[in-house]
Amino acid sequence: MPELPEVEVLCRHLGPLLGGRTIRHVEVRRPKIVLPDAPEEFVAALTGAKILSLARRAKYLVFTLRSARQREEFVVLGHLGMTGRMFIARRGVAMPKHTAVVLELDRQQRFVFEDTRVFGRLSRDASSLGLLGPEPLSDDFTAEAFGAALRKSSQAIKVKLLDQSLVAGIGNIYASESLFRARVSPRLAARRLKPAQVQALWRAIREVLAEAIAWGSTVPLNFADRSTGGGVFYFGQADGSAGYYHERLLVYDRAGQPCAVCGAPIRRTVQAARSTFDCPRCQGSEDRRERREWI
DNA sequence: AACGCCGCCTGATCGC
DNA sequence: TGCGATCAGGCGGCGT
Repeated sequence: MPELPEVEVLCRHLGPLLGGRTIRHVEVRRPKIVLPDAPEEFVAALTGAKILSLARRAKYLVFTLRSARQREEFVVLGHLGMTGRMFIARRGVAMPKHTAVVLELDRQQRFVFEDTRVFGRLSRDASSLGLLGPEPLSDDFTAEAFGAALRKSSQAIKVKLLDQSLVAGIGNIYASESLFRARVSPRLAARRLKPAQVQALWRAIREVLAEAIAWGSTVPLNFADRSTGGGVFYFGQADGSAGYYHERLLVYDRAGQPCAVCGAPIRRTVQAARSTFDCPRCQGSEDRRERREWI
């Protein structure tokens, strides 16, 4: 599941390859991906357009384009959803089964967006950006504002971290990882975090995300060629080779395995219909209510 | 207004 | 062996 770090790494890879390129031809194989545009509208808008730049906001990729005829700038928002992949491939190379959108470029290359579960988007509708909270790695994300927002919420902190209006870009994986690093129980009500816990969590979020980006930037891209069938480039979701990506996560998807800090078995619970992973010993002690249940 | 819950999707896995 | 049920989960939309 691509979250902020994976999208950031993807953006850094794709940006230099897409900047300045002209879109010669557009193929929409999955109309849902380009909603609310009808496929023909999307095709008409992008054909002949030049890609000016690529940026990331939260888990979104922001393509800034300049149209062929009107010479006006517009943006296309990309989201990988659960299973989306984006890469540059040579023309003639076989396309993945679930290819959703293809942008034919110059130099015999194409940009491919494939998405099995079709939760992703490549759309001219950029309204989603308006609802987003601060970028966690920017100066806009302050511990003070973070704490103030948490005090207003009775939701469990793990669930609250998934709220993109609080802080943008954290998904299910990094929510659990950040809470583990901060030694805060995922079930603690947001408003019950002590100031020291807010501070620890704020720091942990930034560290965990920054380290994931740094790590992702070092991943060799050679195995990408296999996943793109000999394509020129690889995308961002480093899940392609099993285990490779999961190795550095300390609690996510590690139910039953020993905690890296204390050795107690990591547990999996369900919050808001999503898996949560935590160490009952490292993260349980601050949650009085939970402790009482335990004893 | 904050919060809970559903629907969207398909492939992998599970139980019978 | 085969087949249906269940699970995974980001996010928009809707109801309370």
